[in-house]
Amino acid sequence: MVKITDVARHAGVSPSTVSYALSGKRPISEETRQRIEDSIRELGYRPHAGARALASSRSNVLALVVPLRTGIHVPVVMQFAVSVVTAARRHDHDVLLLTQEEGEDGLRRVADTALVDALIVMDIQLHDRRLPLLRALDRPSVLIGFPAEPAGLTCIDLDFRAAGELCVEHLAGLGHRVIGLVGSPPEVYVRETGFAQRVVQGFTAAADRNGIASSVHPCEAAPAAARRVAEQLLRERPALTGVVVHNEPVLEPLIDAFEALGLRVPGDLSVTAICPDEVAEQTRVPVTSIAIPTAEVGTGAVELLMRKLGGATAVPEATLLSPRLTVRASTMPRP
Amino acid sequence: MVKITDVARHAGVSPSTVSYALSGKRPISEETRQRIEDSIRELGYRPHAGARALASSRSNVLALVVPLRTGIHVPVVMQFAVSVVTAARRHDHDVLLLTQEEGEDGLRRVADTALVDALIVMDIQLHDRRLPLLRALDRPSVLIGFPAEPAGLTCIDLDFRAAGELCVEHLAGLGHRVIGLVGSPPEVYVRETGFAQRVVQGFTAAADRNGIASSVHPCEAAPAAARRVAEQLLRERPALTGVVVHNEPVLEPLIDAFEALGLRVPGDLSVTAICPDEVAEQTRVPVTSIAIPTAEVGTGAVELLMRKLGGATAVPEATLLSPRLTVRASTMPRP
DNA sequence: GTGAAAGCGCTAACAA
DNA sequence: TTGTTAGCGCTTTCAC
Repeated sequence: MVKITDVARHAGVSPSTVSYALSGKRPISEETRQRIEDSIRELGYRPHAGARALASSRSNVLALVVPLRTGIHVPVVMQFAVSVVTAARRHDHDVLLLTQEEGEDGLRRVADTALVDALIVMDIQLHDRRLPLLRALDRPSVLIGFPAEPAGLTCIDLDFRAAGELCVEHLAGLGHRVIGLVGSPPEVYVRETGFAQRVVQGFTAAADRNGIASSVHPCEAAPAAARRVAEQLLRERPALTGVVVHNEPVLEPLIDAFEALGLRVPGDLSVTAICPDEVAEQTRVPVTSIAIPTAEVGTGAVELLMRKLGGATAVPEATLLSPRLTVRASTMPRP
Repeated sequence: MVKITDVARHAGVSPSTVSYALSGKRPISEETRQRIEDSIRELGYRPHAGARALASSRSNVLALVVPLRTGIHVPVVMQFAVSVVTAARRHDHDVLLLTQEEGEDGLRRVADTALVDALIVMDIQLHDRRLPLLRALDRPSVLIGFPAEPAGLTCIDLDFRAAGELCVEHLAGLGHRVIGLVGSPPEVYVRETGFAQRVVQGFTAAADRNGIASSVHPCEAAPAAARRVAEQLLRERPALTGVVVHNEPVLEPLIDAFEALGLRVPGDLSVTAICPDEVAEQTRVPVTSIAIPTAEVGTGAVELLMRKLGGATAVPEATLLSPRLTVRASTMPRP
């Protein structure tokens, strides 16, 4: 194994000079820097990660905790993970993957053993059990999602409340007066997952504000459930002309169900969704939608973490990304 | 920070004794072991990962390279990742997440810096560019998937050839004489991804062996493509009574398309699939299917790696997991 | 069954 | 602008 002393000897400098040339933590003359770079290339030198971590007390590794539970759309989780890894690499960091299953012990373990410098935690519940630990840990963390009480934490997410509002405003602008929200599976609300509730709040508030009749319907992630919800909605609200869907797997089945019940989309019924663009684009009728900006959220989480690791003082506690609605074929003015 | 010398002092032993008590690499009297454990608990000691890695030249971290490309079913990737992490934890290892995008440099980097002890690489193509590197690396690796030339490598995967055969045998046993395979998107074959081709081989071989008329149809992962393929199949093979689907996102749209064309499933047309159980179970008509055993593959990959890290000599080069077909409502004897 | 001590390869004072 | 050197916290010989 080639080590830093080998490079130093080969380049005719001291090990510390090589180290500083690598880290840029002190000025090096152009000439020696060049010689060092040549030696590194020639010898194929790679600094030993463990030795580095030990000497600098920085592992350059971030932990990413991913959720596994039901009612969570897996591709979205994967998109977050990929954007976190990509962003971390731009800052010369790697990403250690932890499953939610490991729980608090896992967080404590990777933090206390100095395996990671910082943590990103996804799928935050309103009263998440891990919050006290994350506050107490000696390593910085960023939460993707918002708990009920975010004080003292750093959180980032799509502004789901604004997303719910924006969907309603869009339908209201088209003249719709009776609308429904088809939401996440019931267990997601029971767990008090923040984002699902916030969509409901925004949806209801905007509907009330606009004098629109509205109702909310949790829905299991199965076609049969979609059909039941569609039937129920039409039974309870015969004058329904607008629907907001916040439940990826059910979007297409729901449209199918409405059409099977004799409603054309968007002729009789306008549909908007909060879902990834790929889902909204690949339905029979492309759906007007608000995407979860996974790339921005993942990248943002890493940037926040880097600022905290850099000793930044003024890192915002809450970062809410504004929703952007993409109009597609599934919405039109009320008939 | 509590270190091993603190524990040693507190327990009245030497640091090496604490180390050996932790690793079990030499016998410790029951009495001192107890005292050491008590001290560890009392002081809240956690060994420093970097120091450990430096002294032992073992980081206890595995790299997992996940694919990002189109035509790959994301939830399956996530299942692999989770099962790898879970299995690794059982062996006291953690998992570093690498994206395919990092390519060969990424593999070299984590290996050469001793960040990881070993690697698991998913989505292996027949002529994968990374193979020479993986053979040359000084760290062991396991491939999930099979290249054209697996000699000198350790590979594990579902036996996709046998899976293709098993689907055909099932249909043949039900009396079907004209069948079609709806396969992965064309780019998957163009890339020469092994598993897709192997399904085709098994499908065709078994059909020929049974004197069954068969044809193969790649299909984009979109409902519109499913409709086109369904129409094409019926046009070319009016006597068609059996279909094998190897393309998760298209399964439900395909059944819809056949029914829209006047064929009842399974009354007029029997359908089998190679896909996750969740996909097969949640279609309108639950589909007879062969699941990709993600948990077994992920766990198996980790076990193989652990054996290699343990210096095992006789690790099999090829591990092919036998397919298991679950009969559901979508297949029945030929009308 | 246990201890002493020499590193593992790197970083970052401190010194020049 | 560069060099010297003392650790970082642990594992593992070697010795008893």
